[in-house]
Amino acid sequence: MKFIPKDPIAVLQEQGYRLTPQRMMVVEAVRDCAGHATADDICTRVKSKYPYANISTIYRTLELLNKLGLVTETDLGGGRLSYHFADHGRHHHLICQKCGLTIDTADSDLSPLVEQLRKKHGFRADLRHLAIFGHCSECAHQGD
Amino acid sequence: MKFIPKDPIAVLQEQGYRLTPQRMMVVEAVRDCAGHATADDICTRVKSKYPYANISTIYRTLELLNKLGLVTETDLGGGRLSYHFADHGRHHHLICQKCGLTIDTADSDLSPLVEQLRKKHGFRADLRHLAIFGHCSECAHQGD
DNA sequence: TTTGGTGCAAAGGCTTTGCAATAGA
DNA sequence: TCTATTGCAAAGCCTTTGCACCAAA
Repeated sequence: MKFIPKDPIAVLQEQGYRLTPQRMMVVEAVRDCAGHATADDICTRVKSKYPYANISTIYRTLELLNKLGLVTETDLGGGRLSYHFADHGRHHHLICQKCGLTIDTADSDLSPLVEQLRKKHGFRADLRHLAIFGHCSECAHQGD
Repeated sequence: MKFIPKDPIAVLQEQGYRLTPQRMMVVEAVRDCAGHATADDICTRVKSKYPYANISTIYRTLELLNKLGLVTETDLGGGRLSYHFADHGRHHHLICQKCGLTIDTADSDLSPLVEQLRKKHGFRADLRHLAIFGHCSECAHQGD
């Protein structure tokens, strides 16, 4: 299934939200951080262009983008949230606990599991953004 | 495979840690909170017996029990950690987001997934204690 | 007696909120 | 103009840390 990415700027406008420079810079920053970025990562990036940018505006914008389905908010653990564009379709993350590498894995990798849980327990798993911790092949070979 | 639970009290003593009333109360509280409990849940429970109990002692004790492998620390998201006894062997939790029901599922349910991730990405998933959110069969049938 | 443990208070890291000033539409 | 949005500062949560006092062994 092909996923047609929506243009965040257009969506904001359509929905009657104001197009402020801050919002556009946040959108751009999320786009530039190809993988996952924390609010702080994004703030740093925005600040490099506009030093007055404020972390609370970043949070408010990310919350809005998330609400509009333009950005995905993921809890990668460690007490911090991480954000990325919702234009890749559904996928999950393998996170290396040693080097921090994040690998995206297709939703389909998990469907057998979802199916199994449904059959066995009648449980409808909602795996919209799952983070799986472990070690990447690099780090796994280096021992601990 | 049968898992023989270790007695936390005995382990503490063997390893040369002091057996304080606080530690014993934390062990008991974790045991009483059959499922997952946050540090605060445990603190509340301990305080009902010993009002001077302090949250930092709870954290320090949980950290110790975790280090000794007696308790499992899980990041269930939402910026808080949750703890439970490590005496059930490896298993995972299916958590109903509607009614809160927690279903334990065997480790073996996940091994195909682990195998798949290793083959495809060379990633060694560490699923010591995974929490999967969704809806139980009851709630799934009641619509949203 | 001798450390390891505890309670308290304060700090830290991330996120949210209140509010007056600002700037899109 | 009018009100959504911003920046700032402060507060909120959860967790960790420093330190003097206390108590288990």
